[in-house]
Amino acid sequence: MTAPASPERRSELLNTAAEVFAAQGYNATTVRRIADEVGMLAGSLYYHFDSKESMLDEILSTFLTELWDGYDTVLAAGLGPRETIEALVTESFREIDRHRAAVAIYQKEARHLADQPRFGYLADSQQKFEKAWLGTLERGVADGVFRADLDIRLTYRFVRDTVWVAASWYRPGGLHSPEEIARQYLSMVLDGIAVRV
Amino acid sequence: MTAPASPERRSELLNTAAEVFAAQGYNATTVRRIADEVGMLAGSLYYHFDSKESMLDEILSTFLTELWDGYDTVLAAGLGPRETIEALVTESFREIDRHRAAVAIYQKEARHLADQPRFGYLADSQQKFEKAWLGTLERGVADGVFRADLDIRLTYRFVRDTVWVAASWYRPGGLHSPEEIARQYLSMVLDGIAVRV
Amino acid sequence: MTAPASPERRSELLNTAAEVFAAQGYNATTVRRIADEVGMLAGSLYYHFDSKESMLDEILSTFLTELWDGYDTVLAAGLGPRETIEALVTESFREIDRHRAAVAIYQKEARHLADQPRFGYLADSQQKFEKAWLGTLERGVADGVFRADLDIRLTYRFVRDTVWVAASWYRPGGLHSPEEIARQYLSMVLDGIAVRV
Amino acid sequence: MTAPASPERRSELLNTAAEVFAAQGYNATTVRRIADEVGMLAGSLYYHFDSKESMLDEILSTFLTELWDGYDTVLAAGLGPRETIEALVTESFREIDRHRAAVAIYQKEARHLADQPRFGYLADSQQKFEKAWLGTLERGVADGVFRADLDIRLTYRFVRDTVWVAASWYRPGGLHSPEEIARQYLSMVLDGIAVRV
DNA sequence: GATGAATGAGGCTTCATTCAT
DNA sequence: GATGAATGAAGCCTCATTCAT
Repeated sequence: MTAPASPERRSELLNTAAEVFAAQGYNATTVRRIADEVGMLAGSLYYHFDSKESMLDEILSTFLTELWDGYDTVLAAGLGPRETIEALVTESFREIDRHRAAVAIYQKEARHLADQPRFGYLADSQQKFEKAWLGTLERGVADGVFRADLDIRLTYRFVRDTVWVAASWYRPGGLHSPEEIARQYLSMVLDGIAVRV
Repeated sequence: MTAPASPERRSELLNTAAEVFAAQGYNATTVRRIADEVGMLAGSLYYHFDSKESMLDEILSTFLTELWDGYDTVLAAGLGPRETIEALVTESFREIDRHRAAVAIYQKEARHLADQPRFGYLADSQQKFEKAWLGTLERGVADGVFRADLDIRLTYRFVRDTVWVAASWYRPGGLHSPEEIARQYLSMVLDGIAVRV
Repeated sequence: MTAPASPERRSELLNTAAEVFAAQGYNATTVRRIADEVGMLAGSLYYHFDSKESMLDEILSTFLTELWDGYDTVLAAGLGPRETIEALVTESFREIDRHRAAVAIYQKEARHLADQPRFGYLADSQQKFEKAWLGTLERGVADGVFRADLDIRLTYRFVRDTVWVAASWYRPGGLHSPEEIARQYLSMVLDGIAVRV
Repeated sequence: MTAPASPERRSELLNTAAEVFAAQGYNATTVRRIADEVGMLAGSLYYHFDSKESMLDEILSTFLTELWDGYDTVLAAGLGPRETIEALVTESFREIDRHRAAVAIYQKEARHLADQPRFGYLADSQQKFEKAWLGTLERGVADGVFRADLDIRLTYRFVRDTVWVAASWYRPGGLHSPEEIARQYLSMVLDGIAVRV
């Protein structure tokens, strides 16, 4: 167990760690690299964290907690399927804006981490995630607002991936705000990129 | 120096290596793990390959060579923008079908590998790739077949990601053939998932 | 899991490790020190053993296995209490002769190791040990061959410790053979060091 | 340099330290563990002591000083050999009663500590110790009160070990007083555990 | 007297790689 | 073609110790 160091310092260190994990991959990142980046010695990190893995854990769980705060609010709002998708996509881009590094890490590492008991919550989250999106899409098909001629699981993956891969190129403070990017993505996903005839 | 081992054995070993790299990540994969999988000792792999890195290199370059064979044929065919996109997407899903592991590795590792001189061809390929797709999209906007109200670079990333992330869940021999998946993806990308009113 | 390296080499390495553990204490012994002693690099030990702890484990369990081989033979022989004690003491000094280092380690480390699940067999062995010795002593008191005016548990500890601490000064190949030492110890334990009046 | 802390606090801290050293071994004990036990942070101990080693030093030297106070009084009393042995044994059990932890530490660590200059007094003490006990035993053999048919050095080790290992199981405040334990031990050592025929 | 944060040395372990057989 | 044994560099982590506050 680690001492209850000042929360600001912890965040600072975690942000740096997340940035490096996202850039180089968790395994390829050395503890020393993180320490260099924050200007301390590798061993000193262990005053603040139990292990490299616990940093990763805290980065991912913090992100997921915030994500689900947002998602749950959306899902509880009683919107129609199309509006729900729109709200979820917008919320997702906001999370990418705020937790870009965490999202990137999540995408690279989630699959193999989920096997470890410590990261079991990743698998749980993935299930909840699928339920929320897939359910909304199914409701939309039933309501006649989404196309019924497409394989629904394929559609699910399409929409899901479409949004989250954006974390791999998104840079906060770029040309477009998260909301603007969400608007364009939604327009593409919902209406396609082809001109209507 | 690598001895003149039989090409079939090489392929076999590389396939195994690719599978493990894809599942666990390149850095997290030990040479011993690959050796276990093929039923030999770690040291014995060095009869066939110079290094772990050279296995990765061969996996990625083989894949890219084949990919560009297919792409170049498409690009040389003189098709219209929409037909070109359709052909590229279909070709891409065929490559995913044939080189699933390589594609997954590519997506996880390309970014940080591209910095190393040995993997400079990854950056080259990425540029060629962007030129081909972005050019086709621009031609399509000019021709009035693709929407002009969207940020073209955003569209490019959208289409690109939409196709390649599929490698993360695609399993050869599944329900849908690559061509069928391509058809559905194209339908979504081009026309959207919303019902037209 | 470690490769099934040649048993001779293993024994050689374990003997050296035991010697150093006995001399400096397990915790105070560095893996490098052991490696130096056998003329290899620290990391190379891991080709033969999983960990420093697994060396300790193998040293102790090998010793205990042999010890109980001998003890069980004695206990199954159906001797009277006094003869049983004599045989156990003699057997013990033979074990000290053969496994001096292991015995010394056992005495220094057993108490706190027994808490760890991996070394649970130490606690088991201690119980069997107590049962064998204490039982024999009790039988002897009942039979009237051992004094009844002494606290029996105190007697047990007296005899037990008296024998095993010898490992701390015993050097194989010294003046006295194990059997000769056993004879003298037995004479002291049974008849005392005072001249009879 | 150590500040002039209150002597009571020092003792308190040293007692705790001794207890932990005895239970886990000196090397395996972390300064932090001791600090936890006394309810402060690891760094804070350095207000009271120069180093971990100086705690050990103070524990052992305090114990040895007291031990020799008692021993010297006994040795100066001009008793006969048998009475001297009886008095030394009794005094030893009193020391075990008062300094159980220190005695346990002494037994586990003395051998390898004695090499370091700082702990040279351990070797000195051991020599004085041997001289006192061995001398008394030799006097007893010469006087005809101790058996002459035993190897005298073996007898010395036998008596010495027999007493001091008791520290490994002795718990102050147990069933028997130190004096009672001494009486029983003496009875066994002097007269043996066998019934006389 | 004590805390919080850090240092720096060193420990255990992993792993790509080599090479004699 | 493959094995067994080893190297050497590097990685994660621990811990005694220091010091400004």
